[in-house]
Amino acid sequence: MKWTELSDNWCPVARTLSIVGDRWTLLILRDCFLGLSRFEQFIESSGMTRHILAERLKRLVDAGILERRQYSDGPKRYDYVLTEKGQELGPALMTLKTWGKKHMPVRRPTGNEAGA
Amino acid sequence: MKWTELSDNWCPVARTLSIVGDRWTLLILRDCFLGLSRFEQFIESSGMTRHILAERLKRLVDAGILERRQYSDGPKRYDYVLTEKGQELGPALMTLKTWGKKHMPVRRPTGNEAGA
DNA sequence: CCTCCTAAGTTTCGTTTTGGAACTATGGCA
DNA sequence: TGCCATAGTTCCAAAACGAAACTTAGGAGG
Repeated sequence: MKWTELSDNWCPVARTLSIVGDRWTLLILRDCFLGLSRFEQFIESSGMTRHILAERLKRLVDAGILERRQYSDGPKRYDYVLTEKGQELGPALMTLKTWGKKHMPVRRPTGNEAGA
Repeated sequence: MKWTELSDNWCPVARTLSIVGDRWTLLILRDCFLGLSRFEQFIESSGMTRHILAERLKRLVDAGILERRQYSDGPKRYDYVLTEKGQELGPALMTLKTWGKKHMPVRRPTGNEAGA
């Protein structure tokens, strides 16, 4: 069975994961909750490649989780902000954060403390 | 940056995702919370391939989230149960379920209602 | 005018992961 | 002696990923 077929699964967890359950999407959303909104910011903060970021952003916009917003009219530039629907994923990120703090101690720091 | 390097990220969300943030792992855990524990059960319930399931189970055991337990001594057979650490991912699954019920309606059923 | 700069992507190409299906191992049971 | 169940492993083609270069659209400075 292919991953994408999960979007119509009987289980709501599976349906949710069909959108946010890949390797980078939740990290983009974390960045949004930290106040980031621009392409280059996501790149720097998360460490993912432009290639993948572009594809994920498209998917999140299609899913109604992010909104693509023009923020400059000189050279047309766009950024991404959470919709209401996206905001409601906040609790999920909080549970992952709580679990991580308790069960995944840092072994060697990545020197990105100021990454937000 | 490679996915696996996230295990030492400064952000606890990223560290958590370095274990459970791939395409099938959280679905295995959902099944565990539903009471499933055997290889063939996971296969049937989730629809993933044996190949991937075997690899994910190994990773979850290494991470201390599942425990591999011998349940038969005739032909030696093993199943998998949540550890304390694994149990504590329950709240995360609940938030994903809640979000999915609200924001991801089923369009065409997969006929797996009895899957649990 | 010419060149360099920023910022959001897109393209290309080699590597890794995934999906599907067949195969293996171990012992029970008829 | 076959046949069955169950937990994996192996093989290979297809898809996704990662790194890095390239594109597009205007701004700023000389």
